[in-house]
Amino acid sequence: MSLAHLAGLLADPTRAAFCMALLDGRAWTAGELARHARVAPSTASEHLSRLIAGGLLAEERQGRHRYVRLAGPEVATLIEDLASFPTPAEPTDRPPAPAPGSLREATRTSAEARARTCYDHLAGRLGVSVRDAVLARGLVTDEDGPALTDRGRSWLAELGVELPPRAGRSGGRPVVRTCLDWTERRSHLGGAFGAALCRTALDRAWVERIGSGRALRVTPDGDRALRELLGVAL
Amino acid sequence: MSLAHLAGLLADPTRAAFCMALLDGRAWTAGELARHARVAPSTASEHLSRLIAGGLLAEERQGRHRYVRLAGPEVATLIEDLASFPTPAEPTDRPPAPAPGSLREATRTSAEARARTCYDHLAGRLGVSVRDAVLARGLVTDEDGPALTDRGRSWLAELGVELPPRAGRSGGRPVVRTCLDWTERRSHLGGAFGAALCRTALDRAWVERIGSGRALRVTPDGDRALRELLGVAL
DNA sequence: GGAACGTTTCGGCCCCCGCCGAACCGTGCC
DNA sequence: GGCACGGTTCGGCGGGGGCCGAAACGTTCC
Repeated sequence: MSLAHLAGLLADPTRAAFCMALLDGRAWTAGELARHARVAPSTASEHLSRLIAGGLLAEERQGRHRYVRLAGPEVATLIEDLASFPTPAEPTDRPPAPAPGSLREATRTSAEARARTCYDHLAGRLGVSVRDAVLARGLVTDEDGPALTDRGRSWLAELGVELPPRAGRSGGRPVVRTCLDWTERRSHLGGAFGAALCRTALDRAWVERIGSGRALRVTPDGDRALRELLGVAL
Repeated sequence: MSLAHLAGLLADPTRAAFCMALLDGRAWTAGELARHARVAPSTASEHLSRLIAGGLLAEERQGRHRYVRLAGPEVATLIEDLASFPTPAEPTDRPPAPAPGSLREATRTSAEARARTCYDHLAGRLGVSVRDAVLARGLVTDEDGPALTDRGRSWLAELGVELPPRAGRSGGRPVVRTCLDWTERRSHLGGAFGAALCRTALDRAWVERIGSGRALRVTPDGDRALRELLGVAL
């Protein structure tokens, strides 16, 4: 009953494009999404209303703007799971159509391949490098599904980073989650731990947003921090 | 691109009903599914072809029958995740419409509420009781997501049950997974461990299928085994 | 061989839904 | 106040897709 309804919300190419865009974890305005998906503002407005009514998106009105974002991490993982489902034709999904002849598009996607956010954690080559590093250093294990080790916990504490109180508790957000990376076709880290790392990196200006998309640039400070804390050299 | 396509497969009420029915983990014939969803055989046939082409279902032809089943555990968890997504209107999904005036339907659903399979593991009151028991006995912890303890591993070994070799390894099936139970609105156990328990229970005739659905009956042997091994009394 | 049955293919119907443009509303800026 | 702009509502259009029945195909059983 409800399965079909929920899937129906994601079954439209335009609404799906909205959700994929919102996977960067930030709030977009209705107009931005409309231009992104190349539909009229009126069309976008209707789609947004349906996605909000369905509980997938949350809205926040500010003046004459309507900001929307994914309703929560569960929605993000749901969409990631669906988007990373292997299609029989091609083994894994590829980034949005290269739009022949668009240089701007090409540089954007190459920047995103280097480093970007995936909802609220790090992805791209940066993301998988970080995952390799925390695994190699024993901060996270990947025995029966990924888990934060005691060593990882003290590492976080030294860093002065705290996980949200309900993380890992039943009903709360998982501490560590692996998330398939579209560009790298390998895993990077999500969950409360991945989100905390990403938030810290942004707070301490180790990485910064490039423009308004999900692409990131690693700052000189960040380069140093990554090298010292995790032995990551990009 | 692929998100919309995949979601589109599940967005149709009839196809969704097929998938929900197939969550019992067994193979159904095209005709059975058609009757179950109350559509013409021709309609069902077309739907099945699309679901198979999309990689959600696997088929097996035998004589004049076409058996279909879910393509794998990933598909089952995907559908479970979608189906258990809380709708804003009603907090959680309820079992299929009670079909007013159908006694047969009513007894079937009450039997399913007692004990049933959920893809390839145990659900219903039996399922959540088993989960409570293995948690209470320390066979499984639920700290950072559910995990099998060493004690749980030796318990399995004593029982003579083995997990598939790739279980828990990266890329393999998770050892333990919690799965929201529709009737109980609490969690029961899935993953390789949950599947192994269910398979063992069926192999050793602790439970048996009632008719052709997902409902189970606990046998006297099963009652004894559950009591001795887990302290579960129903 | 013939009948019954499960399944598939095809044609046609109809409804749903995504799209747009035009008009309208509210906010913010000058 | 007047204008620009983001967003919304509404009417209308068009296409896609789900549904069925009829007919055909293949298997099984007698």
